[in-house]
Amino acid sequence: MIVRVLKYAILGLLYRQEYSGYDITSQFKKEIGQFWSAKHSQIYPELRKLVDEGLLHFRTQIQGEKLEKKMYTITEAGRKELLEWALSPEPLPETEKDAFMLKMYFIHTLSQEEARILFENQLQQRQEKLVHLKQEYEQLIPLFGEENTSGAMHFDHPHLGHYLVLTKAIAREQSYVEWLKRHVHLLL
Amino acid sequence: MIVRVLKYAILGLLYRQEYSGYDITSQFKKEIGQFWSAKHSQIYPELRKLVDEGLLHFRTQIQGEKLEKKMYTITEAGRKELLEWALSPEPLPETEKDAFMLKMYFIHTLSQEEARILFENQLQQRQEKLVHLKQEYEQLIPLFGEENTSGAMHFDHPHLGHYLVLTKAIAREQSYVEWLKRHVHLLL
DNA sequence: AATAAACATGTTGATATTTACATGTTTTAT
DNA sequence: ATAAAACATGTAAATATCAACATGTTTATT
Repeated sequence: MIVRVLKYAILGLLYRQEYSGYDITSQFKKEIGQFWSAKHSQIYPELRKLVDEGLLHFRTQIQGEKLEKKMYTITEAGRKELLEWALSPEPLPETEKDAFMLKMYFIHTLSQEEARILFENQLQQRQEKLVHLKQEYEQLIPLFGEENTSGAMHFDHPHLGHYLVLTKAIAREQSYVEWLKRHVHLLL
Repeated sequence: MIVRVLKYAILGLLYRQEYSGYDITSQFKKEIGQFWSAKHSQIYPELRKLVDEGLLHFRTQIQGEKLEKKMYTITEAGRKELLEWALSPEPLPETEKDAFMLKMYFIHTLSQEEARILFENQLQQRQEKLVHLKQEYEQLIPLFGEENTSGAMHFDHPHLGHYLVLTKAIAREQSYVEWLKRHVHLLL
């Protein structure tokens, strides 16, 4: 059950529009970067591989005077493989790596004060991230459509994917913050 | 900021007791496996490396008639490096990879029914996992000490690390299940 | 006009991780 | 007694990922 996820991440991004390698790199710095990302040094070789496999093709476009950029498009074969992957039930990962929780497992190596400082630092970082995510959400409400109006979120909404990853990222950080707050008393 | 997390995971496991490579592999299949793990093919070379670096040493023990196993112990240098890592504030990862959420970002590639099936499958798997984690927790209450008794959880409790990772794993799955339940109506 | 930031595409080397290959012993259940 | 499961340790090959190297263009700011 070997799954080249980056392959499908790229195919998925190209499902609706043409992108350059640079554009794909940029996309991974936006909302989907909460759940998948890759550096450009991994993306460019993968794009070449996908072209070789007949899942993508590209046209070279001139930006300005002479800057050549390659605009990639998904092929029919690419759409077919993307759909096959998207449809397949996603098994739960056995491990969701989290180095902070690894430190918590080894909390007995620290003094109570050292542990408290580490813990409160994580709480602050997670709270700040949560604030940013909520601000992003607030800014996107006009795009998503407010509740109880004709613009409310629904299956065919063009930004459903965006809405789902943003609400999920908020839920993840909210849960993290609540867990941290519920257990900080153990270190006081 | 290169951090060999497996190195510290192994040092941390050996902080309180001697383990063989096989034992370490087994530990990663238990509670800490929710947040960090590695295969034996990665562990054995890492153990050799840590011995070479003077952070571990081992003695060969005979199991039964002739089965040789290597029991590893952390050295003073190992403890020093472990503590240094454990103390250092843990930055948030930019990306917490989740292939299911990547599929959700590309939900527009599926029909509503296909999306619903995928979504409900994930909900079921997450619910089952949550039940298992809660059962584990219930079984461990005697070990943790029930609330409002002299055995309640506190900083010096010998199983605080275990308690923290288990409650965190439960919080993570609970949050996942709640998010799934809150959004399944979009696919009905 | 100069400069910084953003745009744009690659490669190389080092690590990290997984799957498969490879072998043998000990314990438990039938 | 036998077979299966668990114990035990390694290596090899492939893939995934990241940091650093390498180069050049275009756009926005000052």
